[in-house]
Formats: sequence, structure tokens, C-alpha cells
Amino acid sequence: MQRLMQVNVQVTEPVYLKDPQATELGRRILEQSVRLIDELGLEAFTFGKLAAELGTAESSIYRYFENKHRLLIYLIGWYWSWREYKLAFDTANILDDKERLARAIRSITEPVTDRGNFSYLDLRALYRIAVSESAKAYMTKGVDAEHREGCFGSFKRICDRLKEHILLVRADHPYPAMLASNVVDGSMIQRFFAEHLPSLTEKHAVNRLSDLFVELVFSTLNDRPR
Amino acid sequence: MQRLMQVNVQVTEPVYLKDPQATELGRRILEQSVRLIDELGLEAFTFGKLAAELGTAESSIYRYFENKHRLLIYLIGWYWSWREYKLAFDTANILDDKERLARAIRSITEPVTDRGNFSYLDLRALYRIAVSESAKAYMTKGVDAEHREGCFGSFKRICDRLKEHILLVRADHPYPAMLASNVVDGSMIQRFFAEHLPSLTEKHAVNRLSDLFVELVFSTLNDRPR
DNA sequence: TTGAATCGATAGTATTCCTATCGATTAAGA
DNA sequence: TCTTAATCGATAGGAATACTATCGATTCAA
Repeated sequence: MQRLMQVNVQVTEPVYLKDPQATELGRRILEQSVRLIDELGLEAFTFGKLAAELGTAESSIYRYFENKHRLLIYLIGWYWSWREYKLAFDTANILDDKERLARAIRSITEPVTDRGNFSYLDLRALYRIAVSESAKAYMTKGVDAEHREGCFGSFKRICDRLKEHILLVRADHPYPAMLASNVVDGSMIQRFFAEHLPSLTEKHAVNRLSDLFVELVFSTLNDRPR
Repeated sequence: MQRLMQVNVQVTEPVYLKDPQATELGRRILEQSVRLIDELGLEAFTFGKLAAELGTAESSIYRYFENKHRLLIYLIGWYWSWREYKLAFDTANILDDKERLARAIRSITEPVTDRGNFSYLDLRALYRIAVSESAKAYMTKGVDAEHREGCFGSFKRICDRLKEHILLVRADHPYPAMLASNVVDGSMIQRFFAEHLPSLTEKHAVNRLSDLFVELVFSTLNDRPR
């Protein structure tokens, strides 16, 4: 499956100046930036350090991305695009609506445990970045403009898909979009809490996070009077 | 009530170098930093601009806070301390466990609509900062160290209180801490989404966000087999 | 009246972020 | 094969940021 996705995953929104997937240097930029951001954190990560790592000049990197914020948006977008494809595969050919919804929630909230088959992108490191840094991609003053540019398309789409799955189980649910985005974003936050602020979660629950979100959604669906 | 809180709200954790509440300049730093961060966003906010606004020197501000990250932690801490006191008041003398839990959730998730009675802190602006910038306070490489220092004490405590209220309604709930932190943090995220990425929420639901979280919690509590 | 604390001011350094320019190399098209 | 465009590495440099250090002047308490 991941071989298929390797072909499919692309960031279509123009968050880059020059398509990094199209050149060797571009791919090395993606590869090493994931490694470096994961290692240093976004704050300490700079184009200067990345250039040094790559044995190239800072200016070469600026040819691909306006700044590190755009690079982050690109990487997070790539991550959600991948999850979007994974979601499509994980829910394909499941006929029962409830079963499909449960699978969708699991697909979205499952942690990434292996590196993936991508030649130049370490999926697990990218997952750690998505958990720790994704809020910085959209919680800025520029959010509205970037939203208009379509920078958060893949995140939006995955929330939308989940919303549709919820509506197929219960068409009259009054706030499916909120429930969906709470699951998608909340699962990331809970992973972060579990690792760094463990008193905010249950230790034993971390390994069952997906189960818990399934329960959370289904109980709000079932409990509602028709 | 807010008069009372004016006396009580303090940030006890030593995130500052010198207590800003103790001096006139310190209080003006708090006042104007809230105004400026709200206006410019954390990225564009600098101690230089703050100093210019205050008619003082950058170095004077550094006497109070090591850097703008610590200042942010202080402000967010102040915000949650305030909500902590509000929560205590809003749930005082309510004898019925379920009623008290419902009130607790509402207390925590309600938006801040008025400026507050605090002489030098605009509570509404601080609320906007908490919604837009609080993730940046803890999503850094330094989280673990700062957590050990107790920097996120007030956030932790409010989650803990909510957890206790949940357990009083259903003592055998398997993941009360996760549910609590999801409500506390999720309500902030949903406010952000509603304003900046509206397709992720229901338009009509924004004004009922507190109701929705009450329903969310109660349905997961009721739906569970004893 | 001495001493400690506070403040505004100035200076200065290291780093970051970004732009501009310039050959050298490579790849594609005529 | 010659020409042209694209790409890259390298250097230079400017503007802003994030600090640190120092130094009088004032104030306030002992």
C-alpha cells in the first residue's frame, strides 16, 4: 500500500517556490529538514543549519521555500495528505456504516510506528513533527491569508471525510464537523500530552487512544435521542 | 467576584526574574505586552517594540523576564489561574454531582466576554492570546524542563479539578484525565477553528460550544455500561 | 546619610532572516 | 554541435532580533 502512496502523495497547494519533489536537491531538503526539525525543534532549526547539513548554501534553500514557516506548512500538509490516502485505503470496501466510521477513526488516530517506504522521507520523524509542531503551522497572524491560499487543504479534507462518515451513521447529528476536527486534532494533542505532560492523560490509556476516540464518538452518537 | 479574584490571582511559579506584579513598571509591562501580543501576534512581538511602547529601555524588560517565551508562559499561567478561581466560584455550594460537573464544564469552556475588573490586565485580550498562542507556550523542545519547573501548574490544576468532578459523577470512568484535558484544550482549539478555519466547525454551534462539551462529556459517561 | 534597589540610556555582539549578484555546471532544444 | 536556459554553490551584506554589560541618576529604607 505504501508503494502506491509513494506515487500519490503530493502537496498540490503552492506553498513552495519551486517543487522540492522535482529535483535531487529539493528531495534532500525535505529529507534533512525532517531530520533536523525532529532533532532540534522548529525554534532552533534554521535554514543556515540545514544548508550546512546539506553542504550547500542558504540561498539555495530559499529558492525552494520562502521561509521556514512555509516549509513547515509543506511538511505538515504532506503528512495529512499521506493520512488522507491511508484513510481512503483503510475504509475502502467496508459496507457497514458504523464499521467504516470506526475504522476511519482508528485510521486517523493511530500512531505512526514505522518509517514508511518513502525513499527520502522518514515518516516516523514526520509524525513526531506533526505532533509537536503542527499547531505552529496555523496558529499565527497569517492564518487567514494562508487559509485563503489553501495551505491547510489536506487537514481540512481529512476532517471533512471524517465528518461525512459520521453523518452516514447519524445524519441528524448537530455538530459533526466539530466532532470530527476534535478527533483529528485532539488525538495529536493527546499524544503530545502523553509524552510531555503525562499527568494530563492516563498512562494506561495511551496505547488505547484510538479505542478511546472510537468510544467517544460512538457514545455521543448513540446517546442522542432520535 | 472579580474584585475577589483580583486579590487572589497570582502566578506562583518562578517564571519571572523579578515579580512584575510588585512594581509599577512590572505592571505596565504586563498591561502593554498583553495589548501588543494581541495586536501583533507573538511572532511579530518583540521586547524592543514593547520597550518603545513603554518609553523605557529593552534592558529594563529583561530584568523581569528572561525572554518573550517566559513572558508568554507567565501570561498563559495567569489566564489559567484566573479560570481556576472562576471555576472554584462557579462550582461552590452546588451539592448535586452532575449539576456541578455541568457547571464546571461551562465555567471552563465559556468565552470571556468582558474586560474584567483588573486594573492593568485586559482579560478579553488575554483570552484571545490564550486561544491563539497558548500552544506555543508548551509545544517546544524545552517543555519537559519547564514542566519540571512547574511552569504549567495552573493548566494542570484546572484539568485536575475537572477530572475530579468527572470522577464524582462516575468513579469507574477509565480515562477521566484524558476527557478533562480534551475538554479544556479542545474548547480553546475549537474557538480558534471557529474564527480562522470555520469549515472545521459548525457556524451555528460556536455560540453553543459550552453546551456541546457538556453533552460530549455526559454522553460518554451515561453510555458506559456499569 | 549611607546603602541597596530600581531605572533609563547607551553600547555592543552574535545570530537570524532574507536579498542580490556572479560565475560554473548541467541539461535541453535547435 | 552550438546555444540557451536552468540550476547550483559561493560570497556579500543589510535589517532586525535577542540578548549582555555597564553606568550614572533617583529613590527609598535603615
